[in-house]
Amino acid sequence: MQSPTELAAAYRSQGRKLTPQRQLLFQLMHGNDKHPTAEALFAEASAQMPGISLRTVYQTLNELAEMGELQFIDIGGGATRFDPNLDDHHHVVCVDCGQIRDVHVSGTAALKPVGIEDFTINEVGVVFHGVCSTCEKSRAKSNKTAHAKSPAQQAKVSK
Amino acid sequence: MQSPTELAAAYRSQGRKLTPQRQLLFQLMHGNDKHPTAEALFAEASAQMPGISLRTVYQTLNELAEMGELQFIDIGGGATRFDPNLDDHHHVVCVDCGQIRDVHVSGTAALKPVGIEDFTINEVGVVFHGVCSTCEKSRAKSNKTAHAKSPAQQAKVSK
DNA sequence: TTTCTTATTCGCACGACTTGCTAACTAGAT
DNA sequence: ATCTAGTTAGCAAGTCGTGCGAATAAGAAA
Repeated sequence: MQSPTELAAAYRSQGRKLTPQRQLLFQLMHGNDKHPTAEALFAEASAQMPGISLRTVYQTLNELAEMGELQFIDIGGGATRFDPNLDDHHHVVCVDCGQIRDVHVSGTAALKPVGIEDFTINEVGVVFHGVCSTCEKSRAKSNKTAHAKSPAQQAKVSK
Repeated sequence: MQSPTELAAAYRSQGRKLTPQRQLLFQLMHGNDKHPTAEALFAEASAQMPGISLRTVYQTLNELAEMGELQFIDIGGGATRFDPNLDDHHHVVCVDCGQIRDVHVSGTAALKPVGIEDFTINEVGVVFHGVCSTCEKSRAKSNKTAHAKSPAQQAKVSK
């Protein structure tokens, strides 16, 4: 995603208006590598701009996606997450806490799909599923059997 | 996923009961490579067993997933899809019609994630996004500009 | 600066998907 | 045949996201 200043110009050049709400969201998303949900972003935005609407957050995120400034990430777990990182990259998901981390992957060019000659492939996504070091530690402490996950931590396996 | 007969045994050995609803769903899922949604499966099931509940379909799918007999697939687009294929495989999605196809991929072992030394990786998922031959044809016929997609065909890009 | 046009915001209703709850029911053991 | 625990059906409710329309404000024009 471009910087807030660049986005401001891009917006105006498209006949879109530059509102305080949008400017705030530009700031909050720029360089954000947390892959927030709309709700999470709304919470952050509300802290700085009480009264901002969740509806506006969704709307702005959709605009930015349309403009190619960010991506949707759907890896299960309910809400769509947003990623302003436009580099060629992929994701790792902690199946315990649900955090998503950007990761650069080498070797994707060597991937060979078999049996889909009738498809024109445009894009390849790789998702690693694992456990982050923090969760690994808490696993060691607690009982070694599968421990209960809070609903917020639930992550459906996507492949 | 195991055969309906094997599942019957597995269920009983776990103290679960073998109901007609479950048996029907076992049949419908076994060898099913359509990656159906719960609703789609419910529709099929209803044809053979009028009165079966959508709730029961969800419940049985969740059980099978718990037992490791099938996987959830979340690639955006709203509903979760189910995959009884336990082989090591991946998926291709047509961004036009939304169909999902199983695909075997060679070269996944050579994938090298960079910068996630603190993760213990258990699993890697690869998703190819492209256009199937059928949709490619209809694209050629119709106007070459982006054509409208029906809501059912919408597919969010996941990466 | 004031006026005007049009994009935008907000908030509620609604839709899609999924799960919680529970009374009635039934598979399978005794 | 009886009993009991696991199941089912179905509706309510929860979550996530969008449609809609009235009120509002950005930015252009006078």
